[in-house]
Amino acid sequence: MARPRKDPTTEPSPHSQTLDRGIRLLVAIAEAATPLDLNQLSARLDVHRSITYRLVRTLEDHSLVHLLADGRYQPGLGLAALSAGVRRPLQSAAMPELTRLAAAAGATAFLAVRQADEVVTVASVEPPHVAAHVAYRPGIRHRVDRGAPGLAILAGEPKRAGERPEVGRARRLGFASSRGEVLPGLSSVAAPIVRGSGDVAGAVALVFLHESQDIDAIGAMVIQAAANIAAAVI
Amino acid sequence: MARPRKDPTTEPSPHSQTLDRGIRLLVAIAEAATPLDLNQLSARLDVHRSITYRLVRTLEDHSLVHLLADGRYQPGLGLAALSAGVRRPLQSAAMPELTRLAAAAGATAFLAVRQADEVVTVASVEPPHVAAHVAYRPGIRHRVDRGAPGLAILAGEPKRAGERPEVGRARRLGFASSRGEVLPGLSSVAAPIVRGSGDVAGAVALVFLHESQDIDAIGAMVIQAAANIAAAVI
DNA sequence: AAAAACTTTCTCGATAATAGAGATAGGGGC
DNA sequence: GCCCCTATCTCTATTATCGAGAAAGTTTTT
Repeated sequence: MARPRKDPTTEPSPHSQTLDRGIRLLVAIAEAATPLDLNQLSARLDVHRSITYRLVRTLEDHSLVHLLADGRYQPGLGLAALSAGVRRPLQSAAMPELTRLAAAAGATAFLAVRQADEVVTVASVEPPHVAAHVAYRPGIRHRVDRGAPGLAILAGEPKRAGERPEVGRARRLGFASSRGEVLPGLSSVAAPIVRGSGDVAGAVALVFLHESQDIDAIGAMVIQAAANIAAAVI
Repeated sequence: MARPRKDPTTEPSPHSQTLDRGIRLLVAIAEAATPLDLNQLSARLDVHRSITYRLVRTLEDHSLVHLLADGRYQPGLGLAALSAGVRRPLQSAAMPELTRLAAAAGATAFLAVRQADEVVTVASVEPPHVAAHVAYRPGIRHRVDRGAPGLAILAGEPKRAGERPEVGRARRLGFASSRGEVLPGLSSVAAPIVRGSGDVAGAVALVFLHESQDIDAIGAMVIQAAANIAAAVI
């Protein structure tokens, strides 16, 4: 084979083309609203059918994708094992509280953690018995200084220069709120999860449509949930 | 429509070496009890450090793994997004019930589904405030004719010749139980989740140490949880 | 303080793995 | 029957990958 081409314009990070394509294939299957067949997957990756075929078979060998009888592919059960290791103590502590919070508020509750300058949603629970609720799925990420969860996390940390005034306000109130900063039409309320050691493990939040919400009452609920989670984290 | 695969038993599946190694690397990082460094990962995969390096950097580009400051790798937050798509309706319906069941029984509750001739655990909830509980993590898989969850799933399906007598018993009682069939020293009790259409979506189960359990009472709890989940699944 | 031992990251030639086109086989619709 | 669609397989040229090793930097030992 050839030696890797040296191109200063491309990214400096060592890059495995085959693995990269395989991951993009896996992501495409995992995020698709409906199962996709080989042609659709090839088109999305912009690679030849033969390549897609070989890659998808390899994913299948590891149970990461599952082949339906009609030839379409859907996420496989092996994925459940992979994600079990992510932030396990925090997630275990949070899931019961998220469930309770979603039921009490009648809105989608989620757990977000910081990663560098971004905030990533790692778990969400949708409310039971509510006709229309907001689907807010894990994996959504946005800048830490946008949206209620990010503001809550910043508010849980020591004060620093240049922070938005909303952070100071969140620090006083104990919770942060935002309207349409991440997704248009959606509001959220969040409180930081602060460990005994003082560092911020993440934030618990609620999302709902703008109208008709008593922000203060919801804020109190979110603060309580965050306190319960913090107490349960080992 | 499609040409059938040659022979499901023999496994001449088209294989991408690079993707296979990358997946094994990801699994190794995800399943490790503690973060591993490059040398440890290379040893586990039995490949050269340079290869491991290139692969792990590619995984990192996709946020599937995260590089700690000390040079060790842990599961990345991107994994949360991947697994969100797995059996979402069922998982959403099951999580609140699993939480309730684990708390009520004081034991680890989990959700298992069938995949071909195997049963795979896709979600688990550990009981709160219990000193010693069984950690039963998603991803565990075993043959469908072994262990309570598998027996429960078989019992939810139409009777067939050659099935173990335990299946018929489970069908009469409404729940299955087993002792040490999957993991030595552990017992489990499970009930099938049967949809309105009659097909079996999976099984809900409890695991605990052998001693001192009122199987019938626990069976009733598991049956109730399974019914609630079935009612909540869309 | 110097040296040894250990990292992570990068370079580069040989080669085996992949890329990609095309062939083959099977199913469904007409 | 026929046509068109599909997944699966075969094959060769190409090239991305392999893997040894070196460079540069850190920590530990002496």
